[in-house]
Amino acid sequence: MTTSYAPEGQRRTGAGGQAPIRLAVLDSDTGFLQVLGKRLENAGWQHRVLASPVPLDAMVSMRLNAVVVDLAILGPQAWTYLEKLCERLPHLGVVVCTGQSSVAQRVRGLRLGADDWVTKPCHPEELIARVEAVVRRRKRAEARVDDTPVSVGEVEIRADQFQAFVHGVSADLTRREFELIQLLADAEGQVLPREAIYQRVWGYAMVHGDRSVDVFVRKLRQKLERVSPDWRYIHTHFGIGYRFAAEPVAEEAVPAGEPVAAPAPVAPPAPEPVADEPLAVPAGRS
Amino acid sequence: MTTSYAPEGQRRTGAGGQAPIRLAVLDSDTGFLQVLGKRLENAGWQHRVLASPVPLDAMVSMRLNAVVVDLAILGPQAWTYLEKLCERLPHLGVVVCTGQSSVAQRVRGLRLGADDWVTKPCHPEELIARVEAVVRRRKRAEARVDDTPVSVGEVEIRADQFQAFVHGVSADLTRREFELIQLLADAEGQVLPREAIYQRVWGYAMVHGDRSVDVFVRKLRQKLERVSPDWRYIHTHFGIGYRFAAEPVAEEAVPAGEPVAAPAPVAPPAPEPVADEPLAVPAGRS
DNA sequence: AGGCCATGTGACCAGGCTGTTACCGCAGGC
DNA sequence: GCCTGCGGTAACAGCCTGGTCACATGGCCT
Repeated sequence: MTTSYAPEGQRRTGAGGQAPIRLAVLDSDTGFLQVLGKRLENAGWQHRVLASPVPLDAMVSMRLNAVVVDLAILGPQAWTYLEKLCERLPHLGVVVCTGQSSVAQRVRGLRLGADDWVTKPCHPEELIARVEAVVRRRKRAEARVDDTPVSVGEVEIRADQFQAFVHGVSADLTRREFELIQLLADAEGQVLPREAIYQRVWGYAMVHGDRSVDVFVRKLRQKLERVSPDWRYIHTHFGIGYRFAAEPVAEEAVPAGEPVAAPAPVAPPAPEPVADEPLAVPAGRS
Repeated sequence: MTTSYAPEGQRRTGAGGQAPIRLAVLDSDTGFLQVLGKRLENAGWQHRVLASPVPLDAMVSMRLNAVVVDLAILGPQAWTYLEKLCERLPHLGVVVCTGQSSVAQRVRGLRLGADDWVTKPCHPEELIARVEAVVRRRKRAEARVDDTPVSVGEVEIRADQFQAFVHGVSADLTRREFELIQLLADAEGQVLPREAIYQRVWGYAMVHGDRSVDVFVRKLRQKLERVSPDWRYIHTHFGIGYRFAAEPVAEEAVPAGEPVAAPAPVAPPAPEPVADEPLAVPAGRS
């Protein structure tokens, strides 16, 4: 039983990448599986091959987007299994991919809840396109709350609000500013070149000399500092671009500590307004 | 051009009564059409035959569930037309039913947004089953008609009445206005982009520059203010769209006699009745 | 040390976005 | 056929945002 699931890591939706499709293939035709598997790899889909019918409960726990099934491996229970599957997992895209069949059989399969029926032999690319079509349709209709808030330091980025918050207080970002922070926060810890930032936020290539990114970084820093004065989030990398990471404001007076990222968002000490000489205390200047 | 449309009655919500599928067939193969038409009659579907490509706007106004299209009659614009169609009417089920084709063509069609691709000659029953599968997919996700009244602030939205009320007083919303407030209230607290609102209330993609959403928001605001003057419900998010949330009017300059509650912004799910005379509808300007 | 270039910062203005009103076509009811 | 009310478009006004400019600051290289 081969598996190629990636950890359910930080995968959000929006400006960057679509979450990959999670697909299960119920089939035992090794040649077919091999060719198909290769294409699925290329497409970046997470897929799993199952050589025999799997209990429905197991299917549920796989959290699939779609399944490709050859009725042949289901044995005499094929129709029943198909029906239960569609009934139990209404969100699942079901594509039957099986050998020769009659019109009546195909109609029956579709009526039971299958979304598509492909006759073998078939071209893997077409099969993939059909699965894609099924999933696309399903997602479009769903289009629901797939917005999981992302938190970095004190800042919480809520895609459903198009806004960033600190302790529930809005940072009052404009649309562009939000797109920028979203991009940066999604790549937390990575240094993003200016050109890449521009490309993904503005949508087209940056012309040499354009300072828009810098200006918006400044606006963002300003607004973030207003709501979260004891942390620095956007760090400049000279000649390259910017990196997003929550780092407490610390002057060089704390030599024992860790210079970089404090993963545990420890509540910083009370913001002590600095008089004139920033030496010992984290400055909470404004 | 044969037509068998029934009046656009209020057939939605109907407990039990399944609305018939509205289908358009773009084809000119008379034999095929005849056989298919007969089966569609039997199935009780509303269908219309179009022998040549129809402007997209016309398609929009037909309020279809699905369309069966033979690429052959679209001429050289076939791919473009298909793409635009899928783009403009994302909820429309699109089944290509055409003659011999290559894998590459089928993949292209599916990638452009088609939901299924059937090769002629085909059995009409299978075609119908496939259209059904496509439409089923769409409706399943959409079929979330909960008639449970939703309350936000002073406003109660009753799906079974297609109306919103405040202290039992109707806001006198029109159908569109109701659909808008229902959508907004269902997503209470979330910021909904204009495009998404248009998509879900009007049923097709918004063209750039369309101000319908704005105008209807204004009409809604006006009617809501008439029946619930001390609350603001629809909040604009510049460059994005709107958010529905009950927030008390923060009056500060006119302390005549109504000390409005603290400016505490959020009053999320607390249907706190406001202290003033219900029943008496303030005379609004007309 | 000095110069050059990259970046930070504040101000500013045109264009775009939204609120608002008026108007028109159409469909349904009488 | 007339009338009313609804949906949708156009037009205008005002405000906000985005992006540029000019200048200040600071790092890197010779």
